[in-house]
Amino acid sequence: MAKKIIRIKDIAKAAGVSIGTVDRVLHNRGKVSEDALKKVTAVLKKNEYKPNLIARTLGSNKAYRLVTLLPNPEQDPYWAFTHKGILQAENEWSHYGVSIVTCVFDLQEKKSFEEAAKKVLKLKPDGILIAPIFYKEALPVFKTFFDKAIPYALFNTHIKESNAISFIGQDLYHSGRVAAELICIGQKGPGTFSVLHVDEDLNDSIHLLEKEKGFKDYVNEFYDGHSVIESLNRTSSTDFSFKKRLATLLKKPDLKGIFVSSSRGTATAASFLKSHGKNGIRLVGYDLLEKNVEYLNSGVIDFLIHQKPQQQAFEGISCLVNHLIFKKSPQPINLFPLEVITRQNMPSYQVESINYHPQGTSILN
Amino acid sequence: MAKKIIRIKDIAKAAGVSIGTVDRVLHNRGKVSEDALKKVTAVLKKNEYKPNLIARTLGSNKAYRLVTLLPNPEQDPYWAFTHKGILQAENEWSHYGVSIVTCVFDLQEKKSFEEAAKKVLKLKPDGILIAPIFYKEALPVFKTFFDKAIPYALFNTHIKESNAISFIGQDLYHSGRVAAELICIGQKGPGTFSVLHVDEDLNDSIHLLEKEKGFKDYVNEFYDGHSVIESLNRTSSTDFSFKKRLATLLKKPDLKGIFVSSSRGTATAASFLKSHGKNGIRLVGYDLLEKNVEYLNSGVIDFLIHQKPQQQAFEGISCLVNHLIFKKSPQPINLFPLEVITRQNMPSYQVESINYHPQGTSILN
DNA sequence: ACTGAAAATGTGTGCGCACACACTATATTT
DNA sequence: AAATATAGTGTGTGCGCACACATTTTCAGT
Repeated sequence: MAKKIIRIKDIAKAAGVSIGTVDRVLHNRGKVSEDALKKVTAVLKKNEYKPNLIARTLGSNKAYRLVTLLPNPEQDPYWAFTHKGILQAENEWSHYGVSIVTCVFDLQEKKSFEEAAKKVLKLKPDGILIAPIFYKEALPVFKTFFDKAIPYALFNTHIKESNAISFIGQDLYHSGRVAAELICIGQKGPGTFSVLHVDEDLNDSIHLLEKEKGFKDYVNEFYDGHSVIESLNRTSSTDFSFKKRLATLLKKPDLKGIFVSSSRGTATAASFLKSHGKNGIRLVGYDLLEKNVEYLNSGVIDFLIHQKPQQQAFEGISCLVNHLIFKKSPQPINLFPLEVITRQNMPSYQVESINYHPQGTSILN
Repeated sequence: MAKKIIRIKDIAKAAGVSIGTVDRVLHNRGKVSEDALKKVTAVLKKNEYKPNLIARTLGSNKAYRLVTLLPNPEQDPYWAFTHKGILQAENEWSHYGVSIVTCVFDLQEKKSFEEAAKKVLKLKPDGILIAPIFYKEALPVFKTFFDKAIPYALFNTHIKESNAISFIGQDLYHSGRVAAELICIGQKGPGTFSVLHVDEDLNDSIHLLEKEKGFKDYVNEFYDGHSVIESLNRTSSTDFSFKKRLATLLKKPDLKGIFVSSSRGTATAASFLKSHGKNGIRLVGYDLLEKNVEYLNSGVIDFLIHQKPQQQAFEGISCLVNHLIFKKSPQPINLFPLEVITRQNMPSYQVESINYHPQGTSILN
C-alpha cells in the first residue's frame, strides 16, 4: 500500500478550514486566528506534510539569475572543466527559470578579481557562486554580498568567516595526505620527497599550503625510513632559478617521489621528469586534464587525484538552486571524495565524464 | 537575455492549429491530416520544443509500481547497501507516484531465485530491477518479462542477451586489472599472486572469473619479474580444505599479494592474513563494509575497490523511472568508475555516503 | 443533394501550489 | 445607527501538460 501523499487540500479538510488558511499558516503570512492556527498546526504535525516541490515551481515562473565569479576558463584547463559543469547546471535547471551569467577573472591578477566582483554586483544576481582565490580581496566582496542579502556559495577555497551558505570542495589537508600515501606505497630506505608548486603565488594560495602540510605530515608519520621533504616553488613560467633547483633535486639518488600541488603544474612536472628519466621516481598530481592523462598512460605520472571540477561546479549551482527555489538549506560544507586515478581505472572515469549524471537530484524531499 | 521556453501553446499558435493537434503530433496518436502534420513538424523543427517534464508529471497522478529482484540484504552487507539505495530511490521518486516492492532471493539457492521471480510477476510491476546472479535460471525469467512487455534493468551482472533496457554495474575485467595494478605497485622480483574467491559457486559466477581474468592479464603484462598466479576457491564456510590450501599459500616466501574477488570474502581473507602475519603481503578487496574499513585502517587491507552498491541501486531505479515516467531512453550500459579506496582517502568517502546525493538528477535534460 | 459515419480538429478539465483578490464578521469611529 | 476599518477567511486563477470529450469537417454511399 503506497501511503498517500498529503496535500494542502487534505490538511485544510482535516483542520476544517480553507486552503487559503493553510497556505497562510505554512508560509506564516499572518492574518490567521489563534484558533485556526492551532487546528492547522495540529493536523500538520500529525501528517508530516511535504509540499510538492514540483507543483510549487510550476505557477511561479520567476526568473532566477545566478552569477559565477570564477577564474577564466580559457586560462586553465581545470577551470575549463568547472565552466563545463556550470553550463551543464544551467541546462539542467533552465526548466526552473534559472539562467547563469559567468563573470571571470585572471588567476594572476587580484585587480581583475575585484573588477569582476563589481560586475557581478551590477548584474543584481539572485545567487552567486564564487571561488575566493584571493583571500584578502575576497573579504570585502563577501561583505557587500552579505549586506545586499544575496546568497553565495563558496567554491574550491574555503573561507570560514565568509558567511557563505555552503562550501563545495575537497579536504585539502587530506588530499596532501593521500598524495603522500600513494608516493610511499612499497617504498623504503632513506628517501627524499618533494612538493612542487607551479605557477602559483604562494602568498595567496593557502589551499596549496594545506596540501603541502598534509603531505609532510603523512610522510613524517608513516614513511618507513629517514625522509627529507623539499618544497619547490615556480613563481612563473619565466622563473629560471626553478629549473636549476629542480635539476638539482632530480639528481638526488634517493628521490622517491614528487607531489605536484595543482592540476596545472602536473603536466609541467611530468615533462621535466620525462626528459630527466623517470628512474622509479613516483609522480602524483591532480585531475584528468588531457596532458595528464597522456602522461599517466605513458607511465610518467603514477597517480592523479581527481578533484572533479565539473561535478563540483554542478553541485555548486545546484546548491544555490536548492536554496533559492526549493528553500532547502544546503549542507554548510560539501566535501567531495578524494578519488585516486591510476592507469587502470582511468578509462572508467572517462566514460563517466561523458555520461555524466550530475549529482543533486535530491532536491526533492 | 534568457531565451524563452517554447510551450505546446506556442507551437500551436505558430503552426496555426490547436493545442490538441500539436499534442497528437507530439505523441503521434494519429488522427492528424497530412497538412496539419507538416505544419506542426515544421514549427517543431525550427523551435526545438522541449516538453516541460515537470508539468507533464503533474496531471497524470499515475501510480508506478517498481519491483526489485535482488539477493537478500540480510544475508550480505553488500546487498544491504544496495537495499539502502533502493529505499533512497523510493524516497526520491515517491513524488512521482513511484512505489517500490522488494523481492529477495537467497544467494545460494537457485530455486529461491525462481520463486522470487514468480512473485515479481504476480505483483504486475511496471518496471523491474533484477540482479541476474544465476545465468541459466535468469534467461527464462527475462523471456517472461519481455513477453509481458515489462521493462527491466540489469544490476550487477551483465547478460548481453537479456534484452534489458539498461545495465548498471562495473567493468569487471578492468576491476581485476585495477586490483592487480594496486598489488604490483612498487614490487619486483619473482612473485606469487593469488586470487581468492570466497563462498561463491564459481559455476554461476562468471562475473568473478571476469575479475580473475583481468587480474591475471595485468600481472602477466606488467609485473616486473617472474610471476605465478594461484586461484583459490572456498566453496562454503565449511570448506576445510580451503584453510589448508590457504595456509600453504601464505607460507610461500615470495607471496606478494592477494586479491579477493568479492566484498563478502574480503574481511575473511583479512582475518586469515592478520593471524598469519602480514609480512608485506598486499591485500586488495572490495567495498566499504564495516569490517573492511576496520582492516583497512589497521593496515591489514591495503586497498579496497569501491563498487558503490548504494549509488548503483539508486541509479538502477532512476533508470527505470526515466524510462517509464520521463520517456527518456536510458544508456544501455551504465558503468560506474572503479574507485580506489586507501586508508587516507577513505574518510572522504564515508562523509559522502552520509550526505549522499544520489546521481541522476539529469532526468531533466 | 442528403444522410451518417469517420476523420480531423478544438475545447475543457485537473494535477498541487502560490498568490491575488473577494468576501465575511467583528470592532471602531463618526 | 450608519459608515468604515480591520482581522480573519475563502475563492479563483494560472503554471504546462495529458487526456477525455465536444465539435467541426470531409467524404462515401445512397
